[in-house]
Amino acid sequence: MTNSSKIKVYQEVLEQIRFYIEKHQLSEGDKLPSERELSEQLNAARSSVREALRAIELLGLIETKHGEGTFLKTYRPYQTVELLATFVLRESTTKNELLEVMEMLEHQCLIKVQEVITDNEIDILEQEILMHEEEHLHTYVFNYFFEKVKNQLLLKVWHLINNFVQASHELTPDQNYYLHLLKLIKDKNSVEISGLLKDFYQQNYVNAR
Amino acid sequence: MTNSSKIKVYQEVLEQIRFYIEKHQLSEGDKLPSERELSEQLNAARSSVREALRAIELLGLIETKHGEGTFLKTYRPYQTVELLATFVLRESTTKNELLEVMEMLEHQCLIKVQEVITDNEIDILEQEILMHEEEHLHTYVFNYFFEKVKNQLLLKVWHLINNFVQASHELTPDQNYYLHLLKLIKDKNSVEISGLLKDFYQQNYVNAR
DNA sequence: TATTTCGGAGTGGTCAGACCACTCTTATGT
DNA sequence: ACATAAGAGTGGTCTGACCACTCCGAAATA
Repeated sequence: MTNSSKIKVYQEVLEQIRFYIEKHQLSEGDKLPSERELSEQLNAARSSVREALRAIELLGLIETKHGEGTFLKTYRPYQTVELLATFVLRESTTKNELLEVMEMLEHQCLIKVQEVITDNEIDILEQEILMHEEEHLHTYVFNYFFEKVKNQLLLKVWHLINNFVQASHELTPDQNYYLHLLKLIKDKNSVEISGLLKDFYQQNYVNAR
Repeated sequence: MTNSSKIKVYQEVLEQIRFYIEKHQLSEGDKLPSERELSEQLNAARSSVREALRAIELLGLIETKHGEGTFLKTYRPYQTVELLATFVLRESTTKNELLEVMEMLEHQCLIKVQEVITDNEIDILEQEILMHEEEHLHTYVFNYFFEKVKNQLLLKVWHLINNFVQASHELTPDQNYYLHLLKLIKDKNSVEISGLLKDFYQQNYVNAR
């Protein structure tokens, strides 16, 4: 009855493409069927297939090569980010939700990373931080941490959220923050790590009402 | 010269739509020009305009009402997250990673929920659990918790992971586990909550190596 | 006069088919 | 053996058609 009950063809196509990828265990660089082939197999007009493909192309999930075909791509959100940034309005609740989840992910990451990271690695990272420009420092440091934790899924979820956060409102990075964090990790001081993180995020939450 | 130098029509349309929104200071709920109108004004085929619109619709930036028009929408990243996640998860899906992230999400959820849930609500939920069949109990209970926390994004992420977990290897539900959990929440005993959760997941992790 | 009904105008949803531009393979000719 | 040209396959774009839905106002009705 309601509008939500009707699924558009291009959405169905999207679903089927996902199915196809799953079924054939495709991964980065693999080729998808041609637009005409998909059109025929899914019993949809080519224009509908294209609507679906263009949509996930914009998301950065596939790559299209004129005269060759459509290929799966490693997810790189950069193209989306700029677009989103223009549209993303200062919705305080959304921002806070993003930050809240982000804080949570990073908190867990820090707790886990302190158990596996070596003093030597911390020293090296410290040097990197001092050399690095402030730009993208947050992404750089936590990317390192998340990789150390060796949970790809966790890393990817964080990447996803982080990109949205960076797009909507830059976290203010500060070398000292990360250096302080490193020291606490070295001391395996979980309690203060939690405190420091909490303080940092407290500054960034948007005060609603 | 390279492939990147060529901008597709639908991308140009996208740019122009952004322009239009900026120029006319549109915000949530405002109406965009019709597809035919855009097509004419931008000198592009309607199908190209549609490719652009479908793409940003998938991103969740606009909403389309059959017979009425296309409207700007408050941006909520959730729909994208779901789609992206399917593609992202394609690569890393070991059970333990899933469970680890799941445990983490639920842990944070429980910590937060104990601060906002009332004794009365706990009692009601307890009744529900006793009546409920064991099937889907896990999903039911935590869905309730996550909604109480009032973070839609968190809920969505958990839903996603949960679906994968349920699909790949059923968590063994046990009424007593949830009743125990409820008691600890009522007592606001964070430490034991963490312990209980940890024990529960410990049983489910697959022993590697 | 007040109310209901109906149909047209505008809009999104979908399709079919055409043609162009590009890439790669292969057959052809030197 | 090599260079070249032709063809097949693919994405990029356009045109035009028809359907389904929403809305609103004019006409028919009470």
